[in-house]
Amino acid sequence: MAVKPRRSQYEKGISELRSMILNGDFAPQERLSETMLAELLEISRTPLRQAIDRLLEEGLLERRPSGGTMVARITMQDIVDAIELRGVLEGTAARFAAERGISTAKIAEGNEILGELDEAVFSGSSPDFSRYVPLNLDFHIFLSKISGSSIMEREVDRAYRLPVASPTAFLGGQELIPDFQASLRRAQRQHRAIFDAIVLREGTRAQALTIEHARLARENLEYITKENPKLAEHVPGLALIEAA
Amino acid sequence: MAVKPRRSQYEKGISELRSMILNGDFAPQERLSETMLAELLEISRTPLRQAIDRLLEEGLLERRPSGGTMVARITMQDIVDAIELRGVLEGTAARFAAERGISTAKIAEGNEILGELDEAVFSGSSPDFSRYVPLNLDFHIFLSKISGSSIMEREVDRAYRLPVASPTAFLGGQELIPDFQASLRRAQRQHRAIFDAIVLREGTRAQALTIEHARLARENLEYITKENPKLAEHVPGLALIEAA
DNA sequence: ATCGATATTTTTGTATACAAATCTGGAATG
DNA sequence: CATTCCAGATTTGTATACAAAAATATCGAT
Repeated sequence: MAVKPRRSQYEKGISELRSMILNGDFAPQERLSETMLAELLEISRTPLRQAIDRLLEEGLLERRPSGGTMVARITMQDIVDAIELRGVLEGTAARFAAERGISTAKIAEGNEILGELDEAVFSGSSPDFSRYVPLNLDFHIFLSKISGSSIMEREVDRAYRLPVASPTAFLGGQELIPDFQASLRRAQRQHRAIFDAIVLREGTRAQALTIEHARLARENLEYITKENPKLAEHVPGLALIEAA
Repeated sequence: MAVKPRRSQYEKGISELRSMILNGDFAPQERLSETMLAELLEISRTPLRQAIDRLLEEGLLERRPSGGTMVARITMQDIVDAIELRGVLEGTAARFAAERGISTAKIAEGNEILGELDEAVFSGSSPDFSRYVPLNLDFHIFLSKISGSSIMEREVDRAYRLPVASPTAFLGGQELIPDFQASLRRAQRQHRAIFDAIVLREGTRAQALTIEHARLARENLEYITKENPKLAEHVPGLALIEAA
């Protein structure tokens, strides 16, 4: 914590404020004054305000009707919608990739990632989480990159930053692992099916599979809330949803 | 222009800078220094920087590799993609509305808008553009509102701000009118079909129709570039696309 | 003349001061 | 007792000053 920060005050503001919000450090309707936050984060108001603007964009903060900001009220429905939106955007990227076709080099690159994912998931007696998580993210980013559209690439990236919508949102704490092993195997089979559809230029199938793939996250969300609520604390941001 | 501005310097910065960019006031690779822009817009650097951040988000500005910003390089493909993205997002909103169902009050509201649109398009010997344009926007905003998802509402709204992706992008100058009369009639029939599908809870149909509806904008884009390039100056932002 | 190193200028990032807007508490009034 | 209005205190929006970083120009050596 006391490490000399190389990064800018603005970046520091974003990441620290974001994690404080996700951590539940602020009361639900609490008005967050700039002076208070600036003092708390030990930065001046100028970069702090930039950070606030950014987190407003991400949907983690909300403007209060009276002026000022507060932590956004996020409902369970919002999270479900954000996951679906992520799926729709990734699905569109996959469809674009299929319709427009991808180079043999990209096909090789995809197979490379999928091969490593196979090893992480299927080679041992149980999946190797520490290998899986970054590779999974690689695959998802790869999907947006092969869409051939810089617009889609940007928007998919944006969707990942919506609360609890990132592909890795439910893969955080080691404590989640045992419950999600089966889910991981299904996910990897879906990865292969998606890529297969893209290579075969089957756009609609690629899109549908990708949307369905995102719904695994929704299943995980429902499992946590209904079967094992105490896991919620290991999913950043899940703690601050409002009671429906 | 010399009207006493009630709005904030920040908003002034955004709208003036945006229109200057769309107007082509800056050379393609030109480095835009903050001091220069601040002087030009007669605001201080603080709100100017906010405006720059915002336009970076919108994709109208780009960070230069060496630091500083410049007008974004937008290709024809980017515009096509932005239109398609807008369609996908609106389509998802329409699907949500259909799947989740809408209230009878909302059905009445939708029929109200559609009725007025009918009058604007079909009642006279030729469509009444000045009535059509705001009503058309009303209908599109209405679509995102009945999705029942605040996330979708926000993201659709965002997509409208992408360069040349707004539903009114090609309805600007009166000069465009004669060429687009037929297109307007098709558009209005599509509006009815979309709403019909939503009321009947036919999600997939509503989505497909809405995506197809957005492609009218793409047809208009192609018509302008291929058949009548001098109309391009009446579509804000179209002038700054790069030669492919 | 070309290259490289250094000095100078510009530009951006951050802090802070100030003004305008907004909120809060309480006194005066119905 | 509730309500309105005002003074004081926050709070936000904007300008500006300053420092760090980057870009550009200058100059000397080869």
